[in-house]
Amino acid sequence: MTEDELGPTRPGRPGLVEVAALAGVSVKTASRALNGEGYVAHDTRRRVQQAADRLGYRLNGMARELRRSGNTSTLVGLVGGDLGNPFYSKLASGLEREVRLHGLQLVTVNTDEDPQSEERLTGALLERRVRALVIVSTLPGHRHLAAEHRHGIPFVFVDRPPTGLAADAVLLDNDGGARQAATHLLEHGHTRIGIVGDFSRLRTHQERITSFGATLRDAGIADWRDYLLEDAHDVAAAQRAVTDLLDRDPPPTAIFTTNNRITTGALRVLRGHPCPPALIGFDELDLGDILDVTVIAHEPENMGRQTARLLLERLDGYTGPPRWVILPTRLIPRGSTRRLPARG
Amino acid sequence: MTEDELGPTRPGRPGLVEVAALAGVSVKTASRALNGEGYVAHDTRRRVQQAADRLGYRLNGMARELRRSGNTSTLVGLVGGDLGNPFYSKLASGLEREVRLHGLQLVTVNTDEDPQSEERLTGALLERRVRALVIVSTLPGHRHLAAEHRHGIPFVFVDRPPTGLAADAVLLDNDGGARQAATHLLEHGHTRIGIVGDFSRLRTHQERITSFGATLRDAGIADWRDYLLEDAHDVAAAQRAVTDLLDRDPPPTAIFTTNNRITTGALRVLRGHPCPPALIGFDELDLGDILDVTVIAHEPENMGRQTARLLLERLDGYTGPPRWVILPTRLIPRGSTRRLPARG
DNA sequence: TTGAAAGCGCTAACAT
DNA sequence: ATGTTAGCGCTTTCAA
Repeated sequence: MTEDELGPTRPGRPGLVEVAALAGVSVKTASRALNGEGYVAHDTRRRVQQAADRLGYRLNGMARELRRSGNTSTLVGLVGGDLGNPFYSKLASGLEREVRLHGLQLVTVNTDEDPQSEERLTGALLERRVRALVIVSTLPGHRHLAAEHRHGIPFVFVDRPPTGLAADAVLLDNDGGARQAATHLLEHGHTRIGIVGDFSRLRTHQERITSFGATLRDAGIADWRDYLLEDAHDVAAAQRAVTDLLDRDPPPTAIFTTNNRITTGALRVLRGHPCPPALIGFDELDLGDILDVTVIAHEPENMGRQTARLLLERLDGYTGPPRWVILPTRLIPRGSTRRLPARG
Repeated sequence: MTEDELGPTRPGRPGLVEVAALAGVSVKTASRALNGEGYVAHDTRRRVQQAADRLGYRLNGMARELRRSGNTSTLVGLVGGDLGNPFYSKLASGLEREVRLHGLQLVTVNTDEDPQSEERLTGALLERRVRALVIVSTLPGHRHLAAEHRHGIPFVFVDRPPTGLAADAVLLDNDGGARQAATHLLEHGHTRIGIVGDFSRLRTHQERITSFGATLRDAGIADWRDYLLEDAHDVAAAQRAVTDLLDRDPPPTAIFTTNNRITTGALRVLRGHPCPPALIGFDELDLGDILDVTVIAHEPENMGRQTARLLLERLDGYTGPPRWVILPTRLIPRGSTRRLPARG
């Protein structure tokens, strides 16, 4: 009675059938017309286009891809810890730009550094048939991804290397960076150096701490672990850790923080301190130059670009052995390490 | 000859047919077993699971959703200007968390504030049948989305309101914030105040500048536009604009910057200046407290959460009129405005 | 230049 | 407890 004119017999959105019906052509012709495939009469094309506009037709990408390849989408997945952290957001930004220029879209999911979330979310992306997967992993091992990897889905691990899986990776020279930091402090005469690290299970932080400590040890500081505090994952925990260090007797004359969040926490504590220790942090800060804090810098956006490169080459058919790209770090000396090691 | 045992007649990834064949059951039984639907014999379930594991089977989410709803995915799209900007990444972070808790995934795309990109990317997400779309729009009008909107896809506009489309929005009290900023500077005795704004076509910035200017005008400063510079979209442009202002004779005694990026640029210029003007910026900065800069603050993560709320309620069936949530801003007075208006 | 039929991988509906 | 059939919306044959 009511659905005469446009007569969408089915509910929901109009599909190619409805468009074709309204235009008075076959489904395939409608498809051809809208996709600009050759051999459609001018007039037909116009009628189909009108029908589509009138109905508010929008192609269903899922159906198209299901039919076309049966198996892959134009999505690239990024599984990371916390998009709110500048490190991740810049990484994501660099990656997104590159893949976008190749017609792919980035789907970003947060794990909050929770291993279980990582497994679940990775699975969800795989089910969605992402073309490739980029992972900043918080899991200790990656054998569970072996089957997918064999099926040809490119994986690129960022910041933390894969374990038990021969996949590509983009990493930082944590060893070099930590040594630069330690050397810098030693050169300034520091010998009691506090170290505040993130989750001890994260290999990245293990490396930074190990290399930093090794450098101190080589310089004759055998008991460097006395001033080591780990598992300071958020700013508040970092503030507590730094406060703890400063309350000791004697307090450290310098502090090394292993990532941007911890450095932030340290800055908050040091800000009100009468005679603050020297400070050097891993990761550049947003306004590091103005804050005048010495850092071990690197370029997260570039990590994103490198990641995209590895990934796109795999999608282009490269089937060689896994490649690990190790990006350099750079010491930027600033005011926070110009303070001398005044006796506590 | 060769493909005997597992016998995947078709190439590519194994599907339910292959799993079912290997387990010696029907496709539907395999489906039931893997999905944990009732009424599958223990033994059958086990055999199916083994077959799936052996084959490296992974459900095809596109096919599932195509069949299940025919029309919607579990994706929520976010179209924004620049994920690398802390404002966007925090917004995205807040939004992502909320939708994730409701079983949805966020797809983020960057427009680089380019209107054409916005249209193209919005279309791509719509084709992918996102359940809802969040847009920080750089377009002047939104009528082109009317059809989709009528088809029931929830749209939430963030930071910049929709034009020509009756959709939900989460906005900031730009008027209030700008007036707070102006009043604060006036109270400190400033009368020559520089203003540096983003793209003049962005309504958000128009509002901030208009309200700021109106407040100055009401205080008797008729020629406030003399110190107005717009279209400083990136940090470099902001630095140039601020430098320009400071080179004038007489220079302004205070500067108002309309977003975080511009404030950053201003800080870089002011840092080396012998007698810097007072500074107040819209948007909180990452380490604003330590940088000691007065800001008009708000909470991007909260904007993300509010956005999620509107969106989820729509998905839950709410069909009332559009709702605009206007979030308050807060003046945080800090050192950068304690400087008095010394005569230039 | 156009159309009919088959099928991508899965699940809903209805048997058995 | 398990199997059969049909069909989601599109595109790929193949035919007219």
